[in-house]
Amino acid sequence: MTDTPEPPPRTQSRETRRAQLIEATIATIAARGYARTTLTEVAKAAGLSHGLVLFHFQTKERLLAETLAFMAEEYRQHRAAALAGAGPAPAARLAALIEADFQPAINTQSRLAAWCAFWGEAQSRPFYQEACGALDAEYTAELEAICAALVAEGGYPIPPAHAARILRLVIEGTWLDAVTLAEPYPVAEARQTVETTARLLFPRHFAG
Amino acid sequence: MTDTPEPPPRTQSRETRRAQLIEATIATIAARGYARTTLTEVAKAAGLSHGLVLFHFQTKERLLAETLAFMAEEYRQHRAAALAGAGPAPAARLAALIEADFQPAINTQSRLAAWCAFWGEAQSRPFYQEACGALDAEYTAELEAICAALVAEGGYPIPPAHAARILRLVIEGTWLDAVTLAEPYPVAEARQTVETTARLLFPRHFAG
DNA sequence: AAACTGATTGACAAAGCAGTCAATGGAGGG
DNA sequence: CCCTCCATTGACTGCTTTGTCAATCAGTTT
Repeated sequence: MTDTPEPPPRTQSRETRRAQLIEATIATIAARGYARTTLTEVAKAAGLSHGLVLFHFQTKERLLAETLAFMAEEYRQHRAAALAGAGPAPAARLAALIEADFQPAINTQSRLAAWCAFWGEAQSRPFYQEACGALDAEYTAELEAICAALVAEGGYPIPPAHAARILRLVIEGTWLDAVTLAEPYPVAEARQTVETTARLLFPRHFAG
Repeated sequence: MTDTPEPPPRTQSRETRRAQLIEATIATIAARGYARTTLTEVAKAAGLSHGLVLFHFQTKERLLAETLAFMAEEYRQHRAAALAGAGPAPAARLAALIEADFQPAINTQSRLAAWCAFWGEAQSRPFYQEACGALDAEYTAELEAICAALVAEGGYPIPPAHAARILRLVIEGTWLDAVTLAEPYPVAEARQTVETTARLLFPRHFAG
């Protein structure tokens, strides 16, 4: 009884293929960089023809825009799920948000590399703002609200907006480090760095 | 006496032209992004022919590598000058290092955009490490040494390496913000954010 | 002024790219 | 069993890009 897992059907539904091609795009950007990402390379990564990529996405630009929008939405849902299970206490909410940033579903080498590649192209192309400017703003607002609650509870002498920005920059920075550093440090250490930052900002909530 | 400033000579020395072309490359990367930077575009930005770019740099890859190496070395010298005028006290040295990061010679829109573009391509091409991996490591070491001295002086309960990393990430992060944010905040606020971070890390040295 | 050296140009070749399209093939419905 | 629909392919086009090179031009030396 050779129960070879039967190969996937040759033709797939629209949504399945689009998802597959978006994953292939993320992998290609991570492996070759944004500048050398070509339709042929994406198609090869997915084991499909390059004509099919354009059949599903019309232009290369749209493929990249939809890839970015997918990652932004994925990140948003990941955060939302983490917050939903965290209860109302602001300290617990911040801890959940931090933990979410280092879970393997989000914190993959490919995904981090793709994020950094998109950041690198952000200034020169409006499509970064179109795809996830609103979601970035939503994230910042969430974080500021939590920080404002913590500052109010703990009487900390720091503007909540500054605290939120520092946290966000340290989180994003560890992502960038994971991609650019010659000798990157492990995820656990990145997480510790962010937790240390939280402890500095809100010492009475995050005791050592 | 029409003293029109005479136009620059049609032919220039090797070093002058190379410097001019590197500046044009930075401007082009900032304006169009890494992926859409072409030799023709760089040449147009410098008012020269694209053949000349290859005459001076042989290949496009070498042009980009030398541009990155130039920026890394420029940054290193800028830091060194700031430290040289700061005296031996670690708090003064850290303050000088932070101030240096926000001076107009370094903190230009073009240069920040070019840095971010190179970071975005860093993971997929070894030339980022070749061009400035060593200088990045040197910077980290400098910062850690200063943080270690401050921790020793102030008895702060934080690993110096963590403190240095947090500072570096916040600095780099404000650079990234200046490039990627839809509504960027002014340089002065970026600087305040970093100073707030220093105050959190070393409260007895950087009083509010 | 004539010759020389090295910077500069622009025409050119070769390769790779995005995007088009007619032909193919497989799955499901009648 | 045929027909229809739509996913899929691969050949093809036109354009852009990098890199080559012979000719030219501007300073400098003799």
